[in-house]
Amino acid sequence: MLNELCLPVGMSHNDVIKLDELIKERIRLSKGSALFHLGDHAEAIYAIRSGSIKTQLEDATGQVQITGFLLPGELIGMDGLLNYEQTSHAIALEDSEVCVMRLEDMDRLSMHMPSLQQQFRRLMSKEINRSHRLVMSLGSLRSEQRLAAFLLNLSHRLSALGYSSTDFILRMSREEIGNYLGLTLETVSRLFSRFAREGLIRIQQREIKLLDYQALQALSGSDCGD
Amino acid sequence: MLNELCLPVGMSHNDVIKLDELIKERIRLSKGSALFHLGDHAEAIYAIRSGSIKTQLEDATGQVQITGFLLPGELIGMDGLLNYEQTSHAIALEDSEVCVMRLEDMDRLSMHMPSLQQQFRRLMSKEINRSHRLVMSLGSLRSEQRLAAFLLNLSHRLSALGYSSTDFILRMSREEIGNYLGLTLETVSRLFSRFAREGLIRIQQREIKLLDYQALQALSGSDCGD
DNA sequence: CGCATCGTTGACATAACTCAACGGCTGTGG
DNA sequence: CCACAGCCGTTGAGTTATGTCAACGATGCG
Repeated sequence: MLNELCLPVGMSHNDVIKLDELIKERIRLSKGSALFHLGDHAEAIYAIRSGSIKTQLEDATGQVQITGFLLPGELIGMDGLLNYEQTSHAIALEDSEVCVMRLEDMDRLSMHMPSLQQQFRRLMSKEINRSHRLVMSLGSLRSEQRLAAFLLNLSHRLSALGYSSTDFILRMSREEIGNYLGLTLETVSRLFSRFAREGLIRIQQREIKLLDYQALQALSGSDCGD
Repeated sequence: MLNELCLPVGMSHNDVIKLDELIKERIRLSKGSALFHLGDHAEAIYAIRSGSIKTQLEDATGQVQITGFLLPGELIGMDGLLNYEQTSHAIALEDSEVCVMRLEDMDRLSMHMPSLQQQFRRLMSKEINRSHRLVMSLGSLRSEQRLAAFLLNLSHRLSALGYSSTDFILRMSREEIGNYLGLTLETVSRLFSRFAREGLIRIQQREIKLLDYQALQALSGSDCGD
């Protein structure tokens, strides 16, 4: 059952071994299906083993806001721990697999392993930082800067997983990118076209190639996030 | 040294007693001074005892994004736990006092008290949710909705502290409100004027009175957050 | 192979920004 | 305690980035 792909990128091997003890179950998700919905009882957090998953809030009026596109090694469900009730939906962007880490197992294990809870505290802090950077992007950047930063951020994370940092597939639609970045799908589409015209990227449907990394960094404000 | 005002609102009395053991030190901050700066070593988190504090990110270009206005009972510094280095600035909006909770004390105590770490996990989850709601506000709402939601959120939190939910003082400038909401100070000023003209609020400088709570809720999309 | 979804592009509308001028607090130092 | 300076807030006029509506083309799923 143990598998390094379940583990948050950047963990020491020591911590990996501890976390592996937590993972007793995996869940397969087909494209478009939900790992959990808003309101579900939250009794575990999930590490993506393969695939990709979006998380989205939904308010009383049905308005949706995507808060993240998660890749292998990243964790989902930490926003549900406040009242052990999910506050967002988690939906697979492609066929995916996640590892389940039950809270009760975590609590039991961390009693004897202080480093586990410290590690988990760091991961929750990371999630807070991720969200804060998104706030900064939405609050302070113009559309072209947001999209450039988004592409660089994806590139960075895929690269850390051993994939190409310049050639990858966007697993989400223009509408989903727009929702995430606080833009309309038309604006996203136009920006992709413009970036391509200006030689920054090449794009064909969801296949993207970053041609001028530096120019994208300059555009985004050199803040590629993580 | 023990004081209930240091404690996150909504905690059980039992947990309060535990947390009180953590608080060995308090810090007084005069208006405009910083509790910590970006890059500072993070070895504690802080609970506001009195006053109010803003937290803000700052990117390489000096661009600032305010991510929160914190009130008594609320916690600061959870975003710095990733690498034990602050990722934001925390600046007092008025003369304030905070309680210091050292990480090493927390780790020591929580070893014998599983409920402490569970409690802390919940508080970090709450911070993630807070940030997610801000993302939703910035990504999905129009300016008038953002400001209405902001006022209702403040009202809600002040009310939980025992203050009036309809009459209060804005401790932050128009510019700070605008920065937080992804708007310019002029837009904020115009919206206040318009809300007043329409009978939703009365405002004189930083003194505000909410006259039509329901209309504000309808405007904001009934999402007053927390 | 056909239909539904997704993506592109254009024309137009508008919410929010920018720049500018001015008035009123507030707090400080003489 | 008063006068002044600097900041803060308001308001207006004009601009612009981004949204809206609409038509069409491309993909890929069933």
